[in-house]
Amino acid sequence: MAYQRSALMQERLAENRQRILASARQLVARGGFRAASINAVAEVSGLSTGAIYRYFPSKSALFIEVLSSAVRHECDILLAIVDGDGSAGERLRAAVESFARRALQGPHLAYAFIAEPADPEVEAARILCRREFSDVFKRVLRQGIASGEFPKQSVDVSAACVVGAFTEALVRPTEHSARRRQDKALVGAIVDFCERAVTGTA
Amino acid sequence: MAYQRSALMQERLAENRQRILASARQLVARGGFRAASINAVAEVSGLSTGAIYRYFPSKSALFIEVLSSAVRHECDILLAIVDGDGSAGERLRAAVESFARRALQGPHLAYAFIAEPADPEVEAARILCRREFSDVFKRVLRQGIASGEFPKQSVDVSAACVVGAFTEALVRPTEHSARRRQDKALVGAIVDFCERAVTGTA
Amino acid sequence: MAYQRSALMQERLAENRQRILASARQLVARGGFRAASINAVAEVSGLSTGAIYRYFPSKSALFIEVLSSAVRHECDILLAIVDGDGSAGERLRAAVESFARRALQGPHLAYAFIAEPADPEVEAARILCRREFSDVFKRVLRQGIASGEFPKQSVDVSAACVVGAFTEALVRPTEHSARRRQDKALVGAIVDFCERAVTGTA
Amino acid sequence: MAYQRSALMQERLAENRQRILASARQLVARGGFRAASINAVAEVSGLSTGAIYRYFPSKSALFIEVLSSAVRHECDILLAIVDGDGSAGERLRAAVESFARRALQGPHLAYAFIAEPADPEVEAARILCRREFSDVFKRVLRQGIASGEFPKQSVDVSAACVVGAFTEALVRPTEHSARRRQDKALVGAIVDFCERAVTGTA
DNA sequence: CATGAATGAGAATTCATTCAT
DNA sequence: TATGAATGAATTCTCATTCAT
Repeated sequence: MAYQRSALMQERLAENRQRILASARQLVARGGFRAASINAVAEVSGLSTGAIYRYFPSKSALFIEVLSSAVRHECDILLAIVDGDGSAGERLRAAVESFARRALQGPHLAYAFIAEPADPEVEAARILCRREFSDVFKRVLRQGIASGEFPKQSVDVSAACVVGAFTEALVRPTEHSARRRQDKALVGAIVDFCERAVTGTA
Repeated sequence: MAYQRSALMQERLAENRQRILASARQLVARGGFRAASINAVAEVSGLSTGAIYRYFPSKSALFIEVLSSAVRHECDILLAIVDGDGSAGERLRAAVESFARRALQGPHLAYAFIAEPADPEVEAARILCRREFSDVFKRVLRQGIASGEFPKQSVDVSAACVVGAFTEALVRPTEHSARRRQDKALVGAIVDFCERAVTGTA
Repeated sequence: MAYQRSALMQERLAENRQRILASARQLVARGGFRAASINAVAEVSGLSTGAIYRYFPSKSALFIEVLSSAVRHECDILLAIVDGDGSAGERLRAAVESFARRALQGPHLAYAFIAEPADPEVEAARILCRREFSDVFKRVLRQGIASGEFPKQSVDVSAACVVGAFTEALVRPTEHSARRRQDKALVGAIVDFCERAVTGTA
Repeated sequence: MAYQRSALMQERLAENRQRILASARQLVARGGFRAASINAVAEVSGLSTGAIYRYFPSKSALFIEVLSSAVRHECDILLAIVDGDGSAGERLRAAVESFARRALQGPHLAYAFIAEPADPEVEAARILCRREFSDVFKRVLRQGIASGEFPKQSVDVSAACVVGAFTEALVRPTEHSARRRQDKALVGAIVDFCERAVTGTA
């Protein structure tokens, strides 16, 4: 009986933890870090402020995890594409397109990835996250250069540039109007840009 | 006499205004938006907190102007390059290089340009600023496409991508070590990336 | 069987109660009242926070008992000395010396005895504890005065003064350096002081 | 005109600072450190919470000043007595009596002097304060020993003991009943105790 | 009975903005 | 007009106590 209770409890604990993370992510996505106070996170997640501190030792720690888990999830998807089939150019295009499509659905989270944070601790985490992102692109860049498909270039710089390019192009004033058409064209243009930048061919 | 005093006054008012803007810019560049409280701005500019509110109706308004005036200054420099002599590709390279060199000397201001602001009002301004930046690059892109030097592409998207690419590549953990050599290589790699991206040639 | 289980139960209950008291005492001795939160007590005693409230109705009640049991233990030792053999002066010296030696080994508990408590309830208990302490010394004072060994004096006041004198002299910034020598001299000086104070002879 | 305004302002600032200190002292005296929250200090002193932080950088800093200013004031009075006329014994008696009389009028402040503080910073200050107190008594002890009026003894220890003795004797459950008579007797007994302790004569 | 997750009031501290002088 | 002291709401974090399991 004690065991079962424990199992149920653990499930609920894990659920609460996820709910807190989801609430924090949601708040950041909607209103930026400013809108994501501990009180707001508590309210959205249906817990008390004190409960948040049972799951995370500080506000910084919570948002570091929000950031890094979002990035990890994104990176996993991109890695599967980048390590998949096709030429280096095809895989690069697919990865950029995949990222861009998702970013357009939750546009404000892209902000958070490049936002100046309130706290030096979060700042450090943010830089690591950006690096993780560009690491994914370094893989395909290296492969493309090795196979002669891409011209010689600084892998580090090009990877950062690629990340910066589509990030910037995706950041827009939050217009909640219908924009499917434009979105498709936007994604296409971004993908083209990145391919040209990396391959050096139109 | 009343007229002269008024003239002197106006001069001093304009001077104060500039001093406030410069102080705010300096504080943001050194410590980010967090370090730029109204009190800090007042202290650095040698005025009182109350005086700040004579010149700017709110903190948001002040930082909106800090942002836009910094961007305007940068844009003026870039415009001179972009509207100067040489092929479209040469001018694009020169503009990117010029921006990158300056950014590497005061690296933290680059953060501010892409920083998540405290206030929705500033947020809106920030997006306009980014647009102003990319407007400069749109000019040279249009010219290059018109002359057949660049392949057909979305001018809007490519301009944003170029801005994002070098911005991201320039943002690094503030390493205060000697890095002249690396800086030169970094700028070169960025410029190459952007040229390839836009011209489609290695 | 029900009886036996009950007996075993009662034993375990008593054991838990003692463990809680010991844990609380330990925490106060090491880090003061600040460090002695209910959660910390629960952790050290190997019980849950809720369990603490099975044995003590409130935090105040727990620490009141910590205080009074520590004092009772100390008083028992002192009483054995005070009611032992020798002249009143010898017994007073022995009691003071005994207390001082023990206090120097666990110096922080002396703080707790004179510490300002978090709670008026504990405050009241603390005063009673001090009174209990001085009651021990009143015994030997009365005896010494009756036998003519000590001059006439207010037994109440002198007892309190004696307690205060050695308490104060024993409270020092926690220097963890070797100090055996100094300790011996310190104890000697304290004992001398108290003897002079009570006997009126050098 | 600017000068006069400044003068008035400075006066008011100094007044506020004193009011804050007085409010904090009052709150500690009445209800201990626990009752002296920043909000309470603000309310009693008729200022806002934020205003407190214009005068003191932190709660700790405020209470360190409360403590040390109270001690300094007390020490000044005692020093005047100790460095005055009369034999060493007479001056010691006078100093103890003077302290005791005042302490009996604001009995809880004596607690604060020996209270375990919330903050390590305040703790450090408290220890220094106690030392300052006993330093005053060291003076008269040294003089008395040098002149042969007092027997040889550890000046450090005896001074601490004297402070501890009267401090302890003065600490009582806060009985707000009339007690003038008892007070007089109490002070007398304390003074006698200390004299005997130091002189070794009844 | 035991557990320990949850509560929520309360603490210290910050800072954009106002307004008496 | 300039000053800068004062405001007070908001923020992060703590911890004694409760209660569903």
